Amino acid sequence: MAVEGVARRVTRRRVRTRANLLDAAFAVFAAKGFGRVSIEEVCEAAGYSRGAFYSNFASLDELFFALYRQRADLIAQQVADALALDGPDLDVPASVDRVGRVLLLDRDWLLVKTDFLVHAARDPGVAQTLLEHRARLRRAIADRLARAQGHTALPAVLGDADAAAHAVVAAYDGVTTQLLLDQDVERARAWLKQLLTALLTDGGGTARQTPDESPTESP
Amino acid sequence: MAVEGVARRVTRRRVRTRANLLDAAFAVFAAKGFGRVSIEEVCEAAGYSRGAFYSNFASLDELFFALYRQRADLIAQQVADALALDGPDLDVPASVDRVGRVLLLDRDWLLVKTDFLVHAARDPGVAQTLLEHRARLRRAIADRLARAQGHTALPAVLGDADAAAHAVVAAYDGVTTQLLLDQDVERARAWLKQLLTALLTDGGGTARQTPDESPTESP
DNA sequence: TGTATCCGATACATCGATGTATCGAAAGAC
DNA sequence: GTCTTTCGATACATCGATGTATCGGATACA
Repeated sequence: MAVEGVARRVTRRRVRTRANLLDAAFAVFAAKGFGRVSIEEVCEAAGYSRGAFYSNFASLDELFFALYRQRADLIAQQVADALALDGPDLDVPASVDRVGRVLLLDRDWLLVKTDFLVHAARDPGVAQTLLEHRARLRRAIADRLARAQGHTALPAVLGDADAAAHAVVAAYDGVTTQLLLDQDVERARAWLKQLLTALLTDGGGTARQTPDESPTESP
Repeated sequence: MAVEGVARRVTRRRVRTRANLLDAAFAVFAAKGFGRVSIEEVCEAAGYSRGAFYSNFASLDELFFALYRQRADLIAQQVADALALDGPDLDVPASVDRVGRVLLLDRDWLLVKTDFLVHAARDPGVAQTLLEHRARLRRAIADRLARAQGHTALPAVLGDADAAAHAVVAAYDGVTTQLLLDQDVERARAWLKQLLTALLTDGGGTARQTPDESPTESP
């Protein structure tokens, strides 16, 4: 068992093993869903035996949690980077494009993330962690919006920058749901873009074109 | 095993048993999540033995699918009713209120629905079914919006009524995600209302007030 | 009410997953 | 290089879940 609170000299081998297990777990979770994965399967995918697993984690849940933190932090960083890219005055379409590219990059991540949501929805402690993550993301967005408040003409339809950030996240979540089902990343990006510009620009252009309607099923 | 394609005289007892199993399954799935539920648990909750289960379903998956159809149809009907309520000219705030009350009524349903989403995301066949359900819902909304197109001043920021319906569903999904985490139904309804009016009215009122920000955690 | 049919409880066989204890081998400290 | 510590493979014991086969009682129908 992975003993907590004991001073252990963390060897390189250990770090590597842990990382390998996490990577393998990501692939396996994405493919089959958390609920249908056994410890054994993760180990096999990583090329280890269960001994290695129990030496690094106490349970599948613990591994899942660690995996989520790792990847979520990564994404959060990428989003922050994408937002930091343009200058003090916000270029909405450009920012939306960049962020959209980061957030809707990898279907596997969306799958795992949704699994984790389902998990968190039934465990207040886990939910708390996820809520904090989301709050950080929202804050980054809100700050960005607020920073541009004076320069570029913006919201108005919603309340303040905070409310706008909420709306942005909601739009993202909504588009994610659809993407999980129809597998059409390009269309999802287009939708997200349209939604966000609709929300963030004050009735700007009128007849924006609609993304293709036909359900381009699972490539 | 539940034999397919064989003529069976469907007795009343059978119908009752099946219904009881479905109801119990709903409760158990909501409480623990599909991935963590065994056939035995469902039977126990329903007050039957596994014999009854296998006489009615071939697997947990099959039961889950049946359960989803049952409930989703129910909700879809309620939404249709809610939309049909006002006259030919659409009263956006009122409709939004009514629909919001139907859609964000029951946290348990949201939990099960999300479980099902996760399930569908990995099975093209199931995904198809879910996509059709969603398409029906969207069509009902789009029709409603189109029907009011002439009377009331409406969209413009998005494309046509179809695009608007897409946006409405996305908003719903987004709000659902947040609600799954913070458990605050009232706030979710307020958010949904704000998002929908922002999307459906053309820059109508400016300073709409923001729903309270403090995370009123799990009541 | 009699009887053929259906339903669901019980018992059983099996399988896969879990967690632990043990031990040889690899890695780090010196 | 040796020596100590840590890591991870293996073997084992156990448990819970699954699916099937069988049987007695309930139900429908005459």
